[in-house]
Amino acid sequence: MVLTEKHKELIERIGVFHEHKGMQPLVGRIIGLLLVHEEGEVSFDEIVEQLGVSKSAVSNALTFLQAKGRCVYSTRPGDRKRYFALKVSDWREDFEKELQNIAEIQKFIDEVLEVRTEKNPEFNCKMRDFSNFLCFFKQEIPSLFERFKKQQA
Amino acid sequence: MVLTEKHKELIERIGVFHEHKGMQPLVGRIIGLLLVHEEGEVSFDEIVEQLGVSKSAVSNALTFLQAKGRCVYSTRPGDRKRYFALKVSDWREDFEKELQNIAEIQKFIDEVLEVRTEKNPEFNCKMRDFSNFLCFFKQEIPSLFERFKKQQA
DNA sequence: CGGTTAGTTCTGCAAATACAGAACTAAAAA
DNA sequence: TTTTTAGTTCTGTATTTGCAGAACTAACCG
Repeated sequence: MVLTEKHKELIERIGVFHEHKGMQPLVGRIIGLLLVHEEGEVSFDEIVEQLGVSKSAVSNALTFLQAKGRCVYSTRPGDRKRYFALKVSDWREDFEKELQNIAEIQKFIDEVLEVRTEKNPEFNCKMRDFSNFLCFFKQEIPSLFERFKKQQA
Repeated sequence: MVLTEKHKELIERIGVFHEHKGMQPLVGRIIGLLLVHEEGEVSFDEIVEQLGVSKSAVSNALTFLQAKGRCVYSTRPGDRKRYFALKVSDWREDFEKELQNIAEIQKFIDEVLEVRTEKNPEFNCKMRDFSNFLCFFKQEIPSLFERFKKQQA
């Protein structure tokens, strides 16, 4: 597949978006390429060529993406190459994990509340309020997906 | 205020939690200290002493936290020191921003769908599905806060 | 068997990060 | 006015990161 300027520019922006989420540059760009590539499956070699980076860098980035469960490869009979693709199928799971992750802060808030004195009750009160909300939020996550399902039907 | 081992250990863990979110180490530790410190307001000097770091590092970290709107300082009559505190009051706003932020990926999904051909309709279908969910999710955010309010009363 | 293909692992380095320490600034105190 | 206080900005540096390139491995090919 031949990438237009528009494709390349979009891949770059998807790259920096993922960089901001803490991933290393090339990892984000590979996600971009796998999203934009029309077949959805891209060989190791094509990643190297399209992104103009070294084999070692691609190898490490793909190992990372597979370890994180964001990427898989398939093979074809009579062809030794590996064709990499995003696991778009798992977007519900992934999104749920992200939501749970941002609610992780509750664990710390609760620990903080345990070690705090009552010297600043106003502060403590706001923290308890936040903790309660996070608890409520976590409970609401499953029903969020259910309501989406219903709305779709 | 004198910090116990438990305090220090909790500050460190809150620090690494924030490091994983992309912040620099000291910034995370300062958030930890401001959370754990019983007065909630901590002078520049005390941050330097409690965390055992240089004034310059603290100055830069506090400038960053203030720019991000996560921290403010107040002064006291006849006292030139600045007392720094977290803006715990804004947790609703902050949390909403975080939710909006993870939904930012929709923008890219939609751009990707625009440049994609119909060569892989299955892939496109899943992406559209995800985009629809993200749209639904964004709409649901305000009602989430409302339902929490009701439940509290 | 040696040669090719497909990818991994190792080694090294350029650039970025995160901080220390010194020099500096601005305001208050003496 | 000089000195002290409180914090900022500048300069240098140890550490980490992100990647290139070479060496390596494992399977298949001729």
